Amino acid sequence: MQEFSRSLPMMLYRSLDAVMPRFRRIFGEFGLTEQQWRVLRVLWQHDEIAFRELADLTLIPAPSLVGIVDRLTTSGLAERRRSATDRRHVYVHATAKGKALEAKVRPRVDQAYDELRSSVDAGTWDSLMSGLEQISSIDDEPRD
Amino acid sequence: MQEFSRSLPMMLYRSLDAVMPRFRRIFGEFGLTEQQWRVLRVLWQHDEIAFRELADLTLIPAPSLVGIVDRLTTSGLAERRRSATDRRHVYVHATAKGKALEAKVRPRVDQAYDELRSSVDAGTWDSLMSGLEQISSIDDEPRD
DNA sequence: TATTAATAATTAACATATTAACTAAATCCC
DNA sequence: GGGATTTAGTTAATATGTTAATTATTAATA
Repeated sequence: MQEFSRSLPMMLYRSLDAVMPRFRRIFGEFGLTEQQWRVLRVLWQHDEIAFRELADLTLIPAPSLVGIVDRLTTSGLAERRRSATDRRHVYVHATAKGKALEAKVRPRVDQAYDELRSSVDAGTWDSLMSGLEQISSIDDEPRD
Repeated sequence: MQEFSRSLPMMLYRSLDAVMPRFRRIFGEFGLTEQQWRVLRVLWQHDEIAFRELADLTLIPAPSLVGIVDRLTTSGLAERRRSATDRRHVYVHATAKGKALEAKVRPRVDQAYDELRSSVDAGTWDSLMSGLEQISSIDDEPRD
C-alpha cells in the first residue's frame, strides 16, 4: 500500500466528507438525520416494505434500523406493522405526515444533488460510477 | 436524482461496505478497531504528531479522536504530550508496544489490500481513483 | 495590564455502527 | 405432536460520528 492517505478506503471516506455536509445541512433544516432521510427516501416509494428489505435498500444495519424506525415513529413520520401470517416479520410504512415531508425536502435535496453532479464533467462522473459499481460488487468473503 | 440506490452517496457507502469487512477482520485479530488502526497507521510514520494534524490525516473528527487516543493510551499503544511552549497543543506518539504492532499487522493488511486491488483491472482502478480525487476536492461550502 | 477575543482540546448530548447474545415465532423431523 | 433447528427482529455492550457548548490557554488591544 503506497500512500496511506491515497488508499481506496481513505479516498472513499474523504469523498463522503466532501459530499455529505451539504445534504446534512438540508436534512437538519427539517429535523432529519441522514439515516432518517434514507429511510424516508425508501418509504416514499413503497406503500409498505419489509423490515429486512428496508435495511438492505438503505444500507443501514438491522440493529441500527430498529432505533431509527423507533425515532421516526416517535416523530410521527413512520409506523410499524406486524405480519398477521408470520408474526416474526415487520413491515414499515410512512404516515401521512411522513409522506407530506417529501414535497418539501426532496426538491431541496434533488437540487443540491444536481449541483454536485454538475461540478464534475460527465465523463469523469460516469467512469467514477462505473468504478464504484465494480468495487461494490466485489464479494466480501473471497471463496477458495 | 434518478435511482436513489445509484446515487453517489449510496454508491460510496456500498463500496465501503464491500471493501472494509475484510480489513476489519484483520484489525479485530489484533484487538484493534478500524479507527485505532488508522491512528496507529499515521503514528507509525511520525515520531510525534500534533493532535489537529492527526485528526486531519486520519479523517477522524477531533471529538471522536479524543476517545480513540484515550483508548489507545489505556491499551498502552500510544501516549499524549502537552506542548511546553503552548499548553493548548497536544502531541501524540506511539509507544514501543504500539510501534511493535506494525510488524505484525501491516503485512496482513498490505496483502489484503493487494488482493483487493488485483480484483479490479488497472485502468478501472486508476479512473476510479481519479474520480474520487476530483470529488474529494470539491469545496464543501460553495462560495458565491 | 486588565479585558476581551481567539484557539486547541475536550466534554456533552444524541444518533448510529458493529458484533454478539437473546427472544419470539415458525419450520423440521422423528 | 413435541423437541431441535432455523429465522426475524430486537436488545446489549462498546466504539464512533455529529454538532454545540465548555474549558484552558494564549494572543490582541484598548
